[in-house]
Amino acid sequence: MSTRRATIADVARTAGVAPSTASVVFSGKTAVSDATRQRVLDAAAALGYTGPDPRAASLRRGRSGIVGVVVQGPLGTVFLDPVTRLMMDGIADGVAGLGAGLLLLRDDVRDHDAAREHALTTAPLDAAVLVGCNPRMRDSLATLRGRGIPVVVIEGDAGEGVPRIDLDNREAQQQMARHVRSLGHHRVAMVALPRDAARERGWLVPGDTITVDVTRDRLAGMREEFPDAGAFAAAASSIDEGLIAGRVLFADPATRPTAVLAQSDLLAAGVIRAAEEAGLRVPHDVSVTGFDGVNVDGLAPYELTTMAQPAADKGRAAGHAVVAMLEGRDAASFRFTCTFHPGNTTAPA
Amino acid sequence: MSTRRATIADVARTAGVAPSTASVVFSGKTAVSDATRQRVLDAAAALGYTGPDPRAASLRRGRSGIVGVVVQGPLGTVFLDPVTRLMMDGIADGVAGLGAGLLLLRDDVRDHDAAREHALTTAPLDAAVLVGCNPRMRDSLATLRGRGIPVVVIEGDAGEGVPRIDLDNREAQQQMARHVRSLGHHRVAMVALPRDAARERGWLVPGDTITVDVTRDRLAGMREEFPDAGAFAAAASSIDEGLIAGRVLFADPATRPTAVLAQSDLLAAGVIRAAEEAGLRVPHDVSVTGFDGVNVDGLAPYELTTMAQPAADKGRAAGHAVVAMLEGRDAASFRFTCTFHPGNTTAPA
DNA sequence: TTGTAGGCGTTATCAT
DNA sequence: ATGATAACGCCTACAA
Repeated sequence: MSTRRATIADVARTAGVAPSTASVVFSGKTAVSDATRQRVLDAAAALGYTGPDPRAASLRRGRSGIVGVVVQGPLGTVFLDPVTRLMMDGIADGVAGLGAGLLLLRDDVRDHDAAREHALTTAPLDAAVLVGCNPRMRDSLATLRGRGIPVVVIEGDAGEGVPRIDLDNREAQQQMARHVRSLGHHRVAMVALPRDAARERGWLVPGDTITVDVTRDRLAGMREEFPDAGAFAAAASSIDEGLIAGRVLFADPATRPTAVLAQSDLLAAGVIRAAEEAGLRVPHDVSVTGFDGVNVDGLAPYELTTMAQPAADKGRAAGHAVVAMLEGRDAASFRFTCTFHPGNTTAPA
Repeated sequence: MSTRRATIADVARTAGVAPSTASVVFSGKTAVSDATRQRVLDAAAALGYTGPDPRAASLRRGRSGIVGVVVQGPLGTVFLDPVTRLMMDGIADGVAGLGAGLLLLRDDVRDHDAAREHALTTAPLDAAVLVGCNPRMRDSLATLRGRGIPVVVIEGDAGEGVPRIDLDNREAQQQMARHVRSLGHHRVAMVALPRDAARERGWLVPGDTITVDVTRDRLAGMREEFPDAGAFAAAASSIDEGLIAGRVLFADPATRPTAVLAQSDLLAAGVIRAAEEAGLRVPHDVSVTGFDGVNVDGLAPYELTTMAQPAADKGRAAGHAVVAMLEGRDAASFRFTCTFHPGNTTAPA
């Protein structure tokens, strides 16, 4: 059809006003007489002009209205985790005031050079949130900061000058461990989140380096109360992984733990299934605790004894931090606290 | 610190070359002598220039490198659905060739005017994918098309001229119904996906208008074989909802169905739990079928008899369609086919 | 291989 | 309340 979309200049011309006036009609930055406004609007309608081109506006304003969310791994698996989902919602909420959209960026090992670098260096971001920062994320962080883009990190080691949103993982897990100990348990084991990017399943041994902060901190919290407890790392946070780990823990009736502390609710749900499978009743024969406080779909009638974390609030805080930085204020780091949620999955030893 | 970020002009100046030369060094569109390139790169490093400003480049090129994905409802609940997650992965894959990022846009009932319109009219999109188009989505579609942005719709009524990616929902569900009938079942019931945006739980009665295409089509497919079977609509696609629906179906031992056709695997998983709860064994006492062919976390040792849909492929196809449109070719609509996956949840009546 | 010039579509500033 | 003007930062013919 038409060879070219109408521009605001075209609209202004047919309306018989100056481009700047037409611009103001759309942006609302200055008062315009009703008559003029109407003429501009009519002209726009006639030409099929639907509003300023965001690209041009963005160049001129120096803002794109886009906040990047950098996650690791395929988008599909990212959203497997209920905590991440909640955080995303929180972030969306937190930046809502900007009218900004969330651009999903993946920081993946594959296509290390090509696509990743591409999007990260090339996307028109006003700011970015890094989720679950691990060593690999450091590169992304560097790239972003190099571009002068304000960054907020959620649960990760960010380095100097980067606002971070944190959780009292260690203290919370310790609190849970204390609860379990107060019930009289001594033979306890932990089912841990992945230890590093390789995500290998298996027992954690003392010398291991654990590069995932969350895993390390929750483990440390548990060890505060049970220094000698074994910990089995899962390959992911899922019910199926919890089931696999649980089978390992319950394999030998002679040495099986009387309480299992899982580092996530999903893992805990899997451990419960493993217990059922092994003919153990929860919490009668074995106590199981979770972490996160999310609703595990399909777990009813169990209600997990867990440490509830304010996942959405974390996201929201990150969003607010982003807004603050964009407005020139400086954003403080913030540390959230988990709360103990008693359920029906723990009982005296 | 510095009052202003360096531009390519600054780099060119300190390197002692013309801006266009410096530009070429970064874009690689033309050959440049190694000496010149090095000087430019050095100058860039010295000035802390990390590459062209995407906003300016995007204006000049007429492309932003951003593909919008429009979903309905809070991100967190959207991604609760494994099919959606897989589709997202597929879309990401499909547009990978563009080096584009995915911008999440929500088409929500809340903030109908303010934020939504805002993002949809304001975001610098090259193209968009509408996921799960229902009546409300029509507005978004209109907005986007008004802006001249190429749009692809996945499983939804798009209107003329919009490429759509579809699934043989009706035929597939009919195939499953036939399987169930061939096993000798006569008393069957369906657990359906939500019927409309209101997502009210309850029995579907003949006069009902079902605005969700997927729900309607799968229901129709089942009715082809079992014209009189009852159908109970869930409020969402989740295990918990399936459990609730299953409890209703199994409430009265006298009238309980011997086979339940669920419109999603998650619902089917819930129905299985309900059956267990009611003391019924699957598939001995009651057969249960799913739809989607996703891995339901925590369902082991059951393996659902289900219709597997190529969810990631759908997303990929949408991505390819977007790429095609962006390259000026026109994108054809495509209809995917489900395949029957036998599991261990169905047996003779 | 390198440089020159013009414009992509807006909007901020300043003057009227 | 409206208009003229000048960037915003880059890219691409085209000329040299």
